Amino acid sequence: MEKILKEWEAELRLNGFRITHPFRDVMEVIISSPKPLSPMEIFSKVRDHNPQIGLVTVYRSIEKLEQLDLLDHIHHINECQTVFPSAKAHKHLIICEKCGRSTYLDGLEIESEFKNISKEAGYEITGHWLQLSGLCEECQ
Amino acid sequence: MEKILKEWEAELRLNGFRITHPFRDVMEVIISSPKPLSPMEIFSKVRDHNPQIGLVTVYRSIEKLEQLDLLDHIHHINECQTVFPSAKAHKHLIICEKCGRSTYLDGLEIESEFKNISKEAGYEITGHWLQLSGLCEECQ
DNA sequence: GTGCTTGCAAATTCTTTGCAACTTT
DNA sequence: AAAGTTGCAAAGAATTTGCAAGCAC
Repeated sequence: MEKILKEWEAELRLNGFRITHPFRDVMEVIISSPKPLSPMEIFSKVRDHNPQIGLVTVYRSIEKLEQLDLLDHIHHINECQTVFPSAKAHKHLIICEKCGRSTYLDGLEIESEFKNISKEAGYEITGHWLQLSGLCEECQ
Repeated sequence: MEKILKEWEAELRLNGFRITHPFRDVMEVIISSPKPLSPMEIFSKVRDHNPQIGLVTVYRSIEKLEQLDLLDHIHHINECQTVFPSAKAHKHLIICEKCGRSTYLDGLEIESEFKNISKEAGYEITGHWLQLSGLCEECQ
């Protein structure tokens, strides 16, 4: 978590953003969460040890991190505003449907199959979006 | 489109819902659209030939159709409130990233590969969610 | 010191709810 | 006639914007 935080801060500084205390608090909460969080969830976690934080700051922090592709928006049934540190390479997310714990998986190679099927439908594929759901070790 | 409309109406009646004019207008707009629509888009299309429709009716119509699984919620970058007639079987959607035209694809068999990869991460897979994006024939 | 960032308050936007009048069955 | 449905208006949520004060560089 310290490692990712350092990376994020470096990237932010490179792009002219400033690292303030409230902003760092938001980043720490996001990075140390095992599951995607909504703006309100982030707000409430940050407030636990920084009571004067404003919800607006959470929204604006998310906005900056998204601009630099450091965050992914995670879509789930009835929940499409949660964020999670982004996958660097081409990975896919698996979410525990009970507790929300999430991880990026590596090694799924499915592109070639997509291409064939899509051609039949007349589409030229440019990207895909795959998310798995299941039960994590603890919840099984 | 007439065929789907008839199916929907039958299913609705079976479940005690009533088919009113405004409700049918909403269904027709959804069914005849080549791309997923947001509540506001549906509202504005219906209003073109039925100026007294209320936006609330659109929301409530969507709610009923969703209850019967006749509609899918389609998630897209920056847009997760659009709806599209649902796939009957186990299909996956492809969305044109330029014009939004969407189609369900058949024949993607990828479950087995998911299972292996996920086991390595300690997850037991219960479902997945896959969406392709690309360019439709016209937009290529 | 300069200029980005914060938090408040207010404004917007999106969605839901209460209710009397109206339709469908 | 009974019961679900509509559209209005108002309430609630969620997100964005304006701005003076504060902080990072």
